[in-house]
Amino acid sequence: MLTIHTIRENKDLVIQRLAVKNFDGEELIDQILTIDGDRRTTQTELDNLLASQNSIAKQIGELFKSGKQAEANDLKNKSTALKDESKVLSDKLGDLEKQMNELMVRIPNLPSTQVPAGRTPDDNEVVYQSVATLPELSANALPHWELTTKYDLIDFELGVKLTGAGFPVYKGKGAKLQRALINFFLDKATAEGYGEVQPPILVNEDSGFGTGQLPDKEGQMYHVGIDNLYLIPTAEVPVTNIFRDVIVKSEELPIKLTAYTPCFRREAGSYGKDVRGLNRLHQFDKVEIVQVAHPDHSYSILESMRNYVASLLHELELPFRTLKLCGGDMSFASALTYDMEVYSAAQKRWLEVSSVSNFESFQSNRLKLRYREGNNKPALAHTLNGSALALPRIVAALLENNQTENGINIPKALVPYTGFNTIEN
RNA sequence: GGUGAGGUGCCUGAGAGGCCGAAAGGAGCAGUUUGCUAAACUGUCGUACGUGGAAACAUGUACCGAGGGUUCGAAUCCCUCCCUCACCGCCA
Repeated sequence: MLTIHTIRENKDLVIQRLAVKNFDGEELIDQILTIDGDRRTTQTELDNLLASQNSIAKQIGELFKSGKQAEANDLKNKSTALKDESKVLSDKLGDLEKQMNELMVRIPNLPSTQVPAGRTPDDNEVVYQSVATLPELSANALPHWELTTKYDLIDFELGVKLTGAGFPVYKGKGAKLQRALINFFLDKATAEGYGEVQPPILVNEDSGFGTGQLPDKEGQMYHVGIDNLYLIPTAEVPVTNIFRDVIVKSEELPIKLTAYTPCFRREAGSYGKDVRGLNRLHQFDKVEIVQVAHPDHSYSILESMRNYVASLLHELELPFRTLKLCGGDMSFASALTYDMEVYSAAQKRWLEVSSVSNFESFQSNRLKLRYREGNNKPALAHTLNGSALALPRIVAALLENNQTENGINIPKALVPYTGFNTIEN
């Protein structure tokens, strides 16, 4: 969330930036500022009351010591009266803080000045495309959900039996391909300087709040009620929460971490051809990269992360494009997002495989993730993350784009990891 | 799951109703000095919010796991919850 300082000191700018996300913040921000003013005067009053109570309590102590019981008792009564008064004020202050917080969390992050205006995915700006002409397959080319059956790579039906739709069972070379991709992505990330971590895939409520899944989006996560834990929708949650309530030294920045985890998404309400095969799953594998950065460097780091993800797609020889998301298509928390989409030649459509974002201090403010420069006061760090990469749609594109009459070819870069260079019957 | 112990600042660790935002030591930072793979000394050394200030800073309040309570006054007493550790049980 935004800080109250940002809102208080740059009200007009905030409203104007929010408009790029098609968010009309004027009324909300006025409400917040009104409550904030009220909150501050209430705190001043309360602090003064408490200060006099403190000083009375101190006097009483001294009076007792010197045996002046009567005077002490007078002061006691006075203090009791003040206590009632301050109780009222502190309840009021608590209410105001709560109200303010409830409004604050409804304000999205401000989009960076680079963000193009727009409402729908059609307004996203294509900033890069790896091939001039899109690959065309022969007329009898198959979509991946048929290829996985033909070559016995994935059993969707079996997954339904074991768990339900959206929980595929990978088999044989299909399973091996998963493992190969995970290792490939992790090796590449570590070579790029990301420290590998293997976090828990269940998290507590505090972590859900830290990265913003809670309180609003709990319907999108699987919840283990008996222990009140959530299955992670992305490694971003546990990895970013490593830094919750942490003050790092500025010389430790940037901090770069990578993690492979399974991810779990309920995707409530999704249906139709978009969810066919591997296009959308309830459980899938992903390697995530996360950086904690100094505010001065977060945008150059975003570019480097974007380039890094692009390099993976080049190595996998997949046609892809990079989009700079328009205001209307960006997530609530992001200040600037690049989406990477691979072209799925059999489906003849672009599939999102990565989303790389700079959250600036929006997440840090929730997390209380700060850095300290020398002996200065702590300041909010910037956080960034990106998929590098999510497996299912990569697999879909690999299978579809590389199909031949004799089988499916594995890109050279992956062969050391798979141990085979074609998938055939 | 059972039993016991315990949660204090960056760390170790004292404090057991007022003199405690909190001893002492360590780490860190700044400086002085001796000098050479370091030592000694001095100072500094939590966070948040508020008020004043352009700022440096000053000042008020809150925070000793969390939330309640008792009291004029709570790190300290009481209640609830959470967590950690140890041992036993179970177990990949």
